Formats: sequence, C-alpha cells, structure tokens
Amino acid sequence: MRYKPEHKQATRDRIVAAAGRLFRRQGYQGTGVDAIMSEAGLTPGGFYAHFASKEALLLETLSRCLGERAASISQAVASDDPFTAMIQRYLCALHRDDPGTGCPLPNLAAEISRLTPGARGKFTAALEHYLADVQSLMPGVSPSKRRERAIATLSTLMGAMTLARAVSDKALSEEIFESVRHALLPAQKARPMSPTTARKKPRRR
Amino acid sequence: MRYKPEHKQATRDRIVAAAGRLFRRQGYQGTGVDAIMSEAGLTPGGFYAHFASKEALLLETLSRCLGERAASISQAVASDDPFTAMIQRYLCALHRDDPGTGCPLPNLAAEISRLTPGARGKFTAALEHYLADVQSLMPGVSPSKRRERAIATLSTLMGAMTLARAVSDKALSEEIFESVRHALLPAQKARPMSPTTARKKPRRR
DNA sequence: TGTACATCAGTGAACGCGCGTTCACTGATGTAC
DNA sequence: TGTACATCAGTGAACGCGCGTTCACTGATGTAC
Repeated sequence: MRYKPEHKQATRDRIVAAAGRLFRRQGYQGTGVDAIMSEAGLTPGGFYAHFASKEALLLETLSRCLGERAASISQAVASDDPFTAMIQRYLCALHRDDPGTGCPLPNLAAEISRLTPGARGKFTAALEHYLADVQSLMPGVSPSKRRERAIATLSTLMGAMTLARAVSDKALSEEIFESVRHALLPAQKARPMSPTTARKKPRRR
Repeated sequence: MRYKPEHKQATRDRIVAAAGRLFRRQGYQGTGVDAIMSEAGLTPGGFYAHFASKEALLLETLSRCLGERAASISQAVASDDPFTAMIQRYLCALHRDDPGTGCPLPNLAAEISRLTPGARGKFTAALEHYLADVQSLMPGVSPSKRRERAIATLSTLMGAMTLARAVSDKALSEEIFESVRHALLPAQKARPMSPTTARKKPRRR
C-alpha cells in the first residue's frame, strides 16, 4: 500500500464538503459533477472511484448536512432560550444570502420528492435524526406534543426561507421573516437580531 | 389573414396549461421544452413563435397558476369557515399526490430563487396577488395582522407540503399534515377530512 | 359560387453545448530488498 | 541507507444523450377576384 489509509477518505470528505456547498446553492440538477470536483480541487474523472453516482453523493451530502445542523442545534440547548435562539438564527439575512452553508431543506427538498422511493428513504432517515434534535429543544410537556411542534416549526421555517429567497424585494423578504417570528414566538421575543447582536454572537460552524 | 385571431391564442393557452402540469410535477429544470410541446399535442419547433424563452414561459405559467389559486380561494370565502377549509384542502393526500394541479410553490419556489432579479420580480408580483387573496379570508381584526398571518400560514403550508412529498414514509407524511393542522387550527377543527367528506365536497377546478 | 393565392401557425431536422459516466493512462507513494 | 518496484488515487479525453434554440419548409386557412 503506498498511500496512507486516511488519504482517500480525506479526498472523499473534500468532495462531500464541496457538494454540500454547491447543491445547497444551486440545487441538485443545477450542479454538475464537473463543478463539484473542480470545487474540491480535483478533475472530473476521479469521481466514480469515490461514489457510485451523482445521486449517491447527494444522499451522503444530505445526511451530513442534516447531521451537522442537528449537532449545532444540540449544542444550542446550552443557551437559556434555545427555541428562540434557533428561530432567530434560521430566519436571518445571513442564512438567506448564504445558502451554501445552513439548512439544506429549502433548496433541495423539492428535488428529493422526485427521486426514487429508496433514495427518499435515506433522506427520511436523516430527516428523522434532525427532527429528533429539534424536538429536544422544543418547549412543551409531552414528547408527542414536542414532536408535533418540531415538525410544524421546521415546516414553517423552511417554507419561509424558500419564499424569502424567491422574492426579489428585500422588504418583502424581511416581512416574511418578521411575520413568521410573530407566528412562532411570543411577542416580546420576536424582535429581529440587530446587526450588532449578530456580530457579538457569530454563527458557529 | 387566414386564421381566426383566437386560433393562436388558444394554442398558446394549451402550451401554458401543459407547462403548468409538467413544471409543477417535475420542476423547471426537470421539464424540457420538447416535453411541454408534446404534452400540448405539438412539435417542439413551434415553441418560439409563442414565447421568447423557456424562462418566459415559466413566469407566465406561475402567474397563471397563482392567479387560478387566488381565484379559487376568493370563491371559498363563501364557505362558513374559509380559513379552515383552505387549510384542510391544502394539507391533503390528493394535493400531495397530484402536484400537477394545485399550489406551484412547493415544487418551484426553490428554483425561482436561482433566476435573475427581473424574473423573480415578476414572480413576486404574482405572489403578492395571491397573498392579498389569502389575506382576505384570514380571521383577525387589523389588515396588517391578517397579512402577517397570511404570510406565515402560506410559508407553513408550502413547507409542510414540500416535506410531505419528500419523505418516503406515508405515515410520516400524514403526521406532518396532522402536526401542521394542530399548529394552525383550533383543536376541534384540526380533524383531517375523512374520505367520505372529501367525496361529498370535491375539489373545484 | 368557385378558384387562385398570400399568409403564417406549426413541422421536423439540425445546431452547439453541457451533462453523467467510462476508461486507458500517469505518476506519487510506501514497501521490499 | 538507497533503489527498484507494485499499487492505486487521480488525470484528462472521450462516449452517447438530451437540452434550449434556430430555421428552411409545408400546408391549412380566409380572402380577393
């Protein structure tokens, strides 16, 4: 063996990371294998030594992205109001204008619905893990009520982000955030983060 | 002139109707001009006598689809509880399993966010019309509060539908509907429509 | 009323291009002696 | 310690295919005489 065993794994990780950025920015169909390999600093030919197909890469990318978000949420539980904190971080201009990091659902969920049932099954498993972690920071008494609220909150957040990115009017985009904050949070917590506050508490990656 | 003036307009309408079905089912990038023309009973060559580009057709299709939905909502205002009726009709298996008719947002909004600002401006205008009609059936006193609720409700509905279509598990898909019904409606109204009820009040087209 | 004709809606083949995937190869690497 | 070598991660050109778009044409139509 003339390469250390972790060498190929590191390259594979770079490809998944590159795909994570491009798929979330441009969508699945909008991103070519060539572009992903180029983003990873590689040439296109090597792709199939790492993945069976572009679709297989998408599923691995989704699992990783959702897993990373779940992990960052779990760590936010340490905050004194993790539910409000999560919503404020989700519904902000930084998240809207940089889809390459952040939640993969707004830009990819619709394309997932057109994949084969098997592929959608892998996505479903990753989504369940994510949901379990959102549920864990949900206020509420019974686990079933918290799961219910986690599902509804995630639906609302991803729908709002999708709309906010689609409209051309920045004011309407902010109004979408504001309306959803009011719907999800008690009145006194629904203030948007000021740029100053956002700078003091930068988003961990 | 050897064709009646309405002849070409009728063909154009057929193309827009065909595009409405295919774009909503397969997405924008997932639908070819050839497939649209074939769905309309035509050959591909004639397309550019009607539209400047595939993107121009998308924008016209979106305006029409959102306009049709707005119209059907306005007519639902006649019902005794239009808000509940709208939500029950949105969050149902028929809507989920037949994306070709119904709301264009779940399957197309993410792709709109990747278009040029000009194109997104046309979409934004159509969305504002739709929002105005959703607002009109919103319970609540002040218009600004009703608009706020209309925006949040639409975000939630389209996010929930996108997720419900993406997951492979029918039970989870139903659980998403149920969770969102509970979040949006008072408890006693949040029952899903039974198949019998759904048959008695079929969806108008 | 009947026919020749000008119009233009729609046809169908072709275009250049980028896609996902394949494959013969190259050359950097750790090992064996 | 130094060198020859086997391995295989990564290269780069090529593949068939479908895409959005163009264009020379065909033939159904309503009109003019």
